[in-house]
Order: sequence, then C-alpha cells, then structure tokens
Amino acid sequence: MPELPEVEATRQLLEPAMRGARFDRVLLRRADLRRAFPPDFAARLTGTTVDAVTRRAKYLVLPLSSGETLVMHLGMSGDFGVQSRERAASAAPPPPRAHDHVVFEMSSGCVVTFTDPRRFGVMDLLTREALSAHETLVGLGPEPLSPEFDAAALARACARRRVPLKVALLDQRVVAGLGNIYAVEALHLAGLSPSRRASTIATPTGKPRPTAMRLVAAIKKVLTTAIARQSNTTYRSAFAEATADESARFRVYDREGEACPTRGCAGVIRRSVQGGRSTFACRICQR
DNA sequence: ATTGAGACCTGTCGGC
DNA sequence: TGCCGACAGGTCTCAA
Repeated sequence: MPELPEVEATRQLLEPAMRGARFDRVLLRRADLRRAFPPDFAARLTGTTVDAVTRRAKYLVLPLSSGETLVMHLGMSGDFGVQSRERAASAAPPPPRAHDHVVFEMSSGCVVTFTDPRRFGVMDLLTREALSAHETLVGLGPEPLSPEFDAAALARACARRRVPLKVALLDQRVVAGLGNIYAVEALHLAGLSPSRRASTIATPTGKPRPTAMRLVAAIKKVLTTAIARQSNTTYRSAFAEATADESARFRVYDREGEACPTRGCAGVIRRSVQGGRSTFACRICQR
C-alpha cells in the first residue's frame, strides 16, 4: 500500500489521535516485525507525550517528550487504524485481527492499532544521537514536494548513474518517497522511458537537461494529485480508491495491454521487469 | 562505488 | 474443489 501519498494520509490520520497525547498503554502482540522491537519498547513509550506527528519520505517520525523519537515504516502491507476508546470498551471489544501487532492506547481516548500481514514494517525508538547517526534517515534524498527537489538536484543525483532511470527513482537517496507505482506514473506523464540510463537526464557535467525538468514536474504533479485525492476520501488506500473510482485509476500502473492514455498516442501499455519490480510503460510516447 | 540478485513474510489470484 | 506458482505498493544484505 504505502508510498509517499499513502504515508502522508496515514500521518494525517494519526495526528489528531496522537499529537499532544500520552501513551497510556502499549501492547506488543509479537516480538518482531521486520526486526525485533527495540529493548523495553513499550516501557520507554508509556507515559511519554507525542510532540508532533511528522513524515520524512515513507517514514513516520514522532518526536516525544522523553527526548526520544518514534520512527515507524509501513513496509509493504502496514496500516494504522484509529478507534475511540469508548467504542473499543463498549460491548465486547472486537477480537484482534490476525495481523494486529501493536496497539497504542492514547490519553486522547484513541486506540491506535498497527496491522501488517507481511511484517515488512519497522518500529524504532531512537535517542537524539541515534537519530542523527541513522544512516538510512540521514542519507535520504530531498522530499519530492519540497523546493529543494528541482531539476538541478535530480540531475546531480542521476549524473553518472548507469542504472535504468526508473531504478534510480526508486533509490531513496535520489529522491525520498517515490515507490513503484508513482515512479511508473511519473515516467509516463513525463514521456520518458523507464529503461533509459539515469544519467541521460543530465549533461556530462551534471547539469539538468530539459528531460530532468519534465520529470521533476511530473513527479510533483503525480504525488500532489494522489495526496489531494486521498484527503478527500475516508478510506486511504490508493488501491481501494482505484477500484472504487474507475476514472481515478492510475494512468499506466497495472494496465498491461490497455491503450496508452496519452492523447493522440496509438501505443499499448507493456509490462516489463526492472530490478525485480513490475514496470508499465508505452514504447511509443515514452522515449 | 555501483549494481543485480536474493531474502524477508503472508495473502490473493489465475491457471490447470 | 484444490493445489501450485506468480505476484504484491519496500527495504536490506551480500557478492561480483
């Protein structure tokens, strides 16, 4: 489920339930997700207050009153649910679903449940020092919707990289938050082939070519549109949204064999595999 | 240093 | 109906 727009929607869901609220009780229903929980995870959280609910790339980052920071990643299948405690307490509490792994009971009266069938998600609790030394977080590229992410920045990051352009877009050090769907969508919108070398959007000296400008604009457009669409719906899954509203479906993702949606293009969407991931593209209008 | 392949998990779907 | 393989929105590690 989760690329940047889905994580941002999750952040917006969690904020009213968690910001300014204290952890009254933390339940771990198993010992690990992708990795083991940090030592004394529940005890270190209990009694602390959430100062803010922020997002960096696909990570949810919650600074706490204790000085530590709760860092969470949804992996492939992670999701949060929020319930009011009154409802949770009324009648028989609903039995935990098979993959409800973590429950936060907040002083706001909200019960926040983390579900993750594939357990690729991560929860970590970092001291200030650990946070600033966290190689993955520190090494993340620019936020794609920030002003720092422009054609010059993207060209610099792609220069001299020989990997396919789409593979480069999935590298979180190049730009932070794109995933398979939105990388595919942005490349189609920009009219760029996923398989061209990443370095072709930059000059030999690393300056942006016009293709870099088109790609940056397309990335921002695709993400902005996805965020706006999800803010308008109660249910936050892009996939559920897609099936619920046919016209809002992706332009090319999972549309193998369909006509290319580009106006005037007679192409057909083809599926290929790059870096072990499905790519969808039109060979006529994406060069 | 960069790159590709495989690993980590469970669920679902299509084909036989 | 049931079994089996392919595939799924993401990292991470290891070897070349």
